Amino acid sequence: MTKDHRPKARAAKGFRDIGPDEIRGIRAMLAKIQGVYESYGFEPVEQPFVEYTDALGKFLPDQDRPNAGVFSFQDDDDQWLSLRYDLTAPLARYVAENSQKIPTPYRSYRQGWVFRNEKPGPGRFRQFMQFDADTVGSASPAADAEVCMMAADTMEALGLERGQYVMKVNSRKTMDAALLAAGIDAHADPERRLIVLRAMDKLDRLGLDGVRALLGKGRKDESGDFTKGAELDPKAIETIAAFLSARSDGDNAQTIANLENVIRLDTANDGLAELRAIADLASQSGYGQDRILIDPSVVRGLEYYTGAVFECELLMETKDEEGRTVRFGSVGGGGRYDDLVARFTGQQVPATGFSIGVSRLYSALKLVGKAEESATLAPVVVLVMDKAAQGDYWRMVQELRSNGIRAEMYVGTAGMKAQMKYADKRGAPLVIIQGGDEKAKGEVQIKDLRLGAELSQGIASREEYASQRLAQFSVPQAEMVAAVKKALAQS
RNA sequence: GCCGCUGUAGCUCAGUUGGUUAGAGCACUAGAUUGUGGAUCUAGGGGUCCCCCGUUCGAGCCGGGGCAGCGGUACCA
Repeated sequence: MTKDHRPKARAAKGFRDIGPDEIRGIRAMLAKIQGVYESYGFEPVEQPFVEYTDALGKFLPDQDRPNAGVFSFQDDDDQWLSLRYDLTAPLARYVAENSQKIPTPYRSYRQGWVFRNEKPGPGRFRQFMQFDADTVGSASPAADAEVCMMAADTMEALGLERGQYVMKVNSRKTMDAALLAAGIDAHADPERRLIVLRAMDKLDRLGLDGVRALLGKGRKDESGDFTKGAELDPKAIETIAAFLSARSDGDNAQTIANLENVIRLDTANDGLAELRAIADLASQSGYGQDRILIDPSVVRGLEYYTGAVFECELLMETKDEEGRTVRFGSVGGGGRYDDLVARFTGQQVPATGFSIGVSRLYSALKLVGKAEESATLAPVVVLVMDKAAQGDYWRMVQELRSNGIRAEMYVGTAGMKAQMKYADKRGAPLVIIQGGDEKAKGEVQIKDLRLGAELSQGIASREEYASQRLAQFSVPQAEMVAAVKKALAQS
């Protein structure tokens, strides 16, 4: 291949490779989450990455932009297929397709990669992993409460402490009631509803005044970009602001009373009653407001939620690139989606669920030192000094392995010096050396690379460096395993 | 989509008012060592200066257009 045509070696934009430390850490984390979900009686299910496009939602690709948001493509039969963008829509399809076999309420969990065809940002990728748990077939607030309690338990199983996380709960129904109190009919004016919900969603980032601007005329951000507002009148804006400010941190019942005061409509009681039921179930089960908190500012992604919505927020503080103190923020969310299954069957099947953003949660655990990283020690490397004697080296690694020691024989073709470099780069704690001399004496040399690196710090001259064989010693071959174990235990 | 910043070696970057053969550090390879990584020294390999057009005797540098990357913002089922 000529130089001109060499492809550039790079991962596709928004995609990334994951190395051994993170893989091991994430595996350990996933196992703990799974342990909690299993203990609650949830059942695993695994689904394909690809679904028929129409099964995923209203995203039939249009001719101009067939890939807006989702990755879509056509197969040999001209069927439109898409990569799943979350785990909820495929679950709804699964339940609709298997409704005869599945017991209801059906409680399931699954973990997997999802794909979004949108611009990646810092910490945001086009492929990422979610870990979901859902209860399908129960309209009871008990199902919502259970999901919230399970999420709270999961955070603690992962090592987070009380006060480092909180499960926030709100309801789409109370939000719509607040909109009605502000003079917006959610059904009659869905577009304005979306604008208002989007504005409410930005409370965290912009503060109450920023949200007020977005509810009114609009807002210009630092980059000079102008976001058009919802054009509400001042009274309506204050109604929404009062709704957002209704949270009482110490007392969910007080929050709900405040909301009732803002909404002041008899018809709003559905949402409030559900919130009250969730709050009561949580507190009766021993989950205080420090774990499950009614918070009217939770909005969540907009489309399919129909009732309760949840967000799991981490409260630990961290520094961003500019040194400002920020809270870690959301690591998961969910809510009630009573209409998703009905898209397939025509029959309403109430459902609720919660989704964890795996990578984000993992970063958070790393931040507070609760991630299990590098728990696996690199292997002991047996050098190949004499290619004719490979059988000897092979038996040595087998002996080490059968004694529970991670070990490998060098399988390249390079000389000893390069093999040492390999072992070093590999992070090997020890190398085993047996050349002709040692073999004649029935011995092996064991070299401790980490100790050697430490000792070499003080060496300044070439003579001193070359004259020493730092941190290595000989033992009879029969004692190799015992000596290796001892050396590994020391470091 | 919109706004801003940046494109020079594998990586991080320097490069004067436009002037010969484009540099450094790190990384890599080899030697100093019969069989030794990590300290030190020496040598070496590695370049479409993002692309195209223009200005000029002459462009990494100036002008125009494009592309890519990063950051912010919007959207995010």
